[in-house]
Amino acid sequence: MAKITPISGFPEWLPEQRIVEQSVLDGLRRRFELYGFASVETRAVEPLERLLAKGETDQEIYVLRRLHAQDADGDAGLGLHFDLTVPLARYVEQFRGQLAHPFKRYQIQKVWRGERPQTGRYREFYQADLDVVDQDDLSLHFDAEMARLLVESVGAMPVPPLVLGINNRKILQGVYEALGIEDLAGTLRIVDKLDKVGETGVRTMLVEAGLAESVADTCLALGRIRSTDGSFAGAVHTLGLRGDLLDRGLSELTFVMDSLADLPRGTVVANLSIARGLDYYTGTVYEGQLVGLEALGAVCSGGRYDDLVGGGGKLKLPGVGVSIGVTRMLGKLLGGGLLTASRKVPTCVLVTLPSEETRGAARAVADALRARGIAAETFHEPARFGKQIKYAQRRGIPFVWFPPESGGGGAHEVKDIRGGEQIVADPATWTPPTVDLRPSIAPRD
RNA sequence: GUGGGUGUAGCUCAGUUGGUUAGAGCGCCUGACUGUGGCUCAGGAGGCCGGGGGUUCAAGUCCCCUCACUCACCCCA
Repeated sequence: MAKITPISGFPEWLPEQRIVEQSVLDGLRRRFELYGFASVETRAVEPLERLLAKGETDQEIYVLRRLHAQDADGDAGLGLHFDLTVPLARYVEQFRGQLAHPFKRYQIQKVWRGERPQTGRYREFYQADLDVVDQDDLSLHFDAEMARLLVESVGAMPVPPLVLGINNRKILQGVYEALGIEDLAGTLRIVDKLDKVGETGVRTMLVEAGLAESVADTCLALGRIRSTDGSFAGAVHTLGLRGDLLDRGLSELTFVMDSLADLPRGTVVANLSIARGLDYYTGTVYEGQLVGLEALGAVCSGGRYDDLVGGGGKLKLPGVGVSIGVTRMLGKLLGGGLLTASRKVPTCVLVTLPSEETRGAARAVADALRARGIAAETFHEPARFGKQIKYAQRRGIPFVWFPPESGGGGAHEVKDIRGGEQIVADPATWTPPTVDLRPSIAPRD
């Protein structure tokens, strides 16, 4: 075997880090289900042609190949999915007759992208997706509910506060059309870089792309607009532009912002600079960042797509969805040791093994605890208590249980090894404090 | 794919103008300590110095190539 090295972009965590990740994934799952979303898992692969159909993703797709494949031409052409939206589109079409609409599903799975990794960007990572798909028309209420769920879900995670920016593609397209811009996608792409290259940079790029300076300035003025309520609409009107598409976009975004007015002020902001690169979005778009971790980029995003599913035919299956970049959010915090679990194992109680003769009694204690949902393990060999306590201490196990002296009729005792307090206890009734039942997650220090 | 940086123990790093058998701290394992851990002390395991080639009496050290990791661009969670 060659020397073992990590593979860039394929993160692996230690048990205590995995505990954090798992608790976050569990938390998301719980919250999604509280809102009535059903779970779906799709296969890891999709036909290449389907993966290539939307967006300009090309070399970022990992292709599946058999080691001894003889006929390169005749193979199925499968690739690993790079997001969960494309698989969803396929899934909804495939099982259309068996799904009840509007179809609300969540999906927490790994996805793969073949691009060069760097901080916050991985080649294998978790996405937690939330989508609603309906037939013919999809209520705008869902656009607001998505944002609400995003804010609540991320808010419940052990990460810095989320600021969710919301925009509407129709506003951008409406303005661009009114300005006579022809290359909508190209312009969106440039404007999307506002955060990165700044206003002067974007202005230069727009002019280089063939826009008149006054037009570029208007695009910038539009991108500068943001508000924590519905007042953005007035600001757009001062640009002096009109159009059906623009009006529809403004009323949609106004509706969404009004629906979210009860959320803490500042968590949701209408931000007209948000464009989103993916070209299948047709209305609301979302993009969330963590306060203090803006350099990571978007940690959650999404939007409405009216034509992604069922494209081409008469069937219309509009959807709106968001995706939470779990690995991106956690990666920095876990890697930097900023987020840790209170212990490295699930065990709450270590039952000591004083001698070989007491093994049965020790196991009975552990069984009694497990029967009541308390994670317990017995030490594997008779050893002096110092060694057994050390075993627990190394792993962060909070309690050590001492069965009665072998042969004697003594009492059971349990010790909290953090404080050293030791009390007489009954295996059938003793219960740890709720906080100690499972590992807890906390920012360090 | 394009450009920069870095490669020595599990981790963080020393290692002189090239010069014997490559070190430290932390971590890990064992013992002192056969019914009570954290402290202390003693000991142990763990390295083809990323890989290959070259210069030299002599390379961890200098040169070339390569690979990996990493940062930025592109793109995105």
